[in-house]
Amino acid sequence: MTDTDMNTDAHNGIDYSMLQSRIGYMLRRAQMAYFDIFAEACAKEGITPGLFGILAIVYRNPGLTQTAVSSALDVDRSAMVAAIDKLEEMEVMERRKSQNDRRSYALYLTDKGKAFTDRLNRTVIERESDFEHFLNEDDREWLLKILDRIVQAKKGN
Amino acid sequence: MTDTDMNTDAHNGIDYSMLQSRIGYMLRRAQMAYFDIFAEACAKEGITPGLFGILAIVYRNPGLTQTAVSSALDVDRSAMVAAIDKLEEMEVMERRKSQNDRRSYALYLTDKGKAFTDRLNRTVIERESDFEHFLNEDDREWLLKILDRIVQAKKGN
DNA sequence: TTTAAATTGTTTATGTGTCAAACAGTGTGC
DNA sequence: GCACACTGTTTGACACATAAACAATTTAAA
Repeated sequence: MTDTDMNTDAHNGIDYSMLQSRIGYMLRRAQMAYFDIFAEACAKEGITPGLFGILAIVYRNPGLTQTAVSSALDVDRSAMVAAIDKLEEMEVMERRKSQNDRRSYALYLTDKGKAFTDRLNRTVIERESDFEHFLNEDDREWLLKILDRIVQAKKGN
Repeated sequence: MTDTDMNTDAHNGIDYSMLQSRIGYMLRRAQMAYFDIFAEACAKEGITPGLFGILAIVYRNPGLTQTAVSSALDVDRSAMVAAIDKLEEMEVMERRKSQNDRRSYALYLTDKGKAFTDRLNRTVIERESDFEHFLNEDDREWLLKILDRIVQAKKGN
């Protein structure tokens, strides 16, 4: 990189230096980029990224309550209601009355839901993989580890 | 990491394996974590992350039009109107009539705005730095490079 | 030169998502 | 038994992204 184009975007000649060195900002931009292809893969299966998260958690952890899932995904539990309504409407998830606690529901995937989530997961992995030609396996693993460290660091304030 | 807690969050015992291996998802979570401290640093100076972005671009690229800034930050140009109204109200930025094109404005920081952005930038850097004790300088540089690669990769679809 | 098309800043409407508060029903602990 | 906490749920407020439309202005085509 030469002296003249340092800190300057090649395409539009704009100096991003004050933002490009902020991890917070670069995470946002990278997330926006990934979100597009993630959302596109989900849309292909008739679903949204938010619903994918719920399916992915319940797939691996059947029987969780709505609040437990909302907590796992770090979203408000009031947002679960409409989301799970929709998933039930699609007949991929079902609310079963909890045995020990009559306030809550236990969430399970239907057989259709398991197959659906499997296919969805493969689609997402495949679509991400197509996009990730600029990352080798080591890069990818390292990035995931660093990102996890960031997420964990936040929990302890 | 033992076999029993692999793919399982230590705190709540939930299996995140389907999400934890998705870069798109991890970027989202990491971005949420960073956004909190970024927004907090901005709030301390009476501003929002979005406005910080505009200040950072105009600081380094005085004279840009509103559309050019919106394009640089990848937001809709209609969102610029209220944002720059507020920055003018704070007397940190000003719209000057463009010489060659009477449709557009050229954006400049006031002296107050330059000092403000300097202080704001220091606050953000300092606050991020406090949070980044789990990253060494090599990690940080590497992460920024990877994130930039992701952002650039998206441009070429 | 005249005319059609594109661009600028702006407003408006619409959807979407987040957030806080409240509620009835139910569980827990003193 | 009683106060308190938790569940799913609804509601309203607020921000934010998206799209469409508009007048003024510039650019390109004929």
